[in-house]
Amino acid sequence: MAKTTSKKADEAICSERHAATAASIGPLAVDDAQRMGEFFNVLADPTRLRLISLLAAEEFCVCDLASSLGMTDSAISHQLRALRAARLVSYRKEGRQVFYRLHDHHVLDLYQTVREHLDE
Amino acid sequence: MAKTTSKKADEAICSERHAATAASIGPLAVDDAQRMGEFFNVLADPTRLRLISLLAAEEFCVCDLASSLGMTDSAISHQLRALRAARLVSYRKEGRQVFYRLHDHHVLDLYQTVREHLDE
DNA sequence: CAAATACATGAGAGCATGTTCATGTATTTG
DNA sequence: CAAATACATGAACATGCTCTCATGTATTTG
Repeated sequence: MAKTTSKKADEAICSERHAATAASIGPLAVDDAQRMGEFFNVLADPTRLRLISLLAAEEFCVCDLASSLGMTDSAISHQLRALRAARLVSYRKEGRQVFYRLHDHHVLDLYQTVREHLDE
Repeated sequence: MAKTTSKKADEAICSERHAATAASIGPLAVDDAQRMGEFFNVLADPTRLRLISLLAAEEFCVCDLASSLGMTDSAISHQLRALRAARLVSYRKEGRQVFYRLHDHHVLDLYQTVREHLDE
């Protein structure tokens, strides 16, 4: 470990010029980073991404989403809860079914950008 | 639990029409979903997002990144490893320092799209 | 009204992840 | 060459997450 001058965080010696610049611009605030991280985390799960890929085409009820993915209603319902909390999906009740759909275009934008990156 | 006709995954009864449609289009393959999920997961951490926010402006060495975020060299180095593995950053060696920079424009595209979403 | 259906949710098991600590490698300096 | 610097990495602990299981609620049906 770089046991240098300080305890708190290996205070830099290498190039304080850059450190100063960084300090003046400042990194993303911890709170904002936390919030943004939580959002990306919702997209960091295979099941939720597969749900999004289905909902990209049309709306579906929980039951069909579950059978399409070969998973239990319960597991899907839990994941839809996360997608709802992140405002990535909306829903509509019809009788005893609940139909889910993508909330806006942002999701697909992200989806597309990442596909590009992974296909390089 | 919805103990219905099947064991494997609560096979749908509600609307097999939709289920059939979903099956024909088909969700994102599990492998692809896994890979995409792993990528999003790299962006799901506050520290890595703060690193990206710093590198958005200019390149920095590990030491300065660490002191800017008030964290140890070690922690930052571990996180840079994850960013490297996801091909989100590139690096350049100069003497005993290693300068990191963003690899391409995709990262900032994602960053921007998510900010829009969170600011609504 | 009772049974069945469609979905939601709390608790817990099993697994993954970020940080710290200790150590290792490469480069520079005295 | 020896010491110091800048960074990388393995192990381990603490934390968080996804799924299963059990149960609860709302709506429809017989």
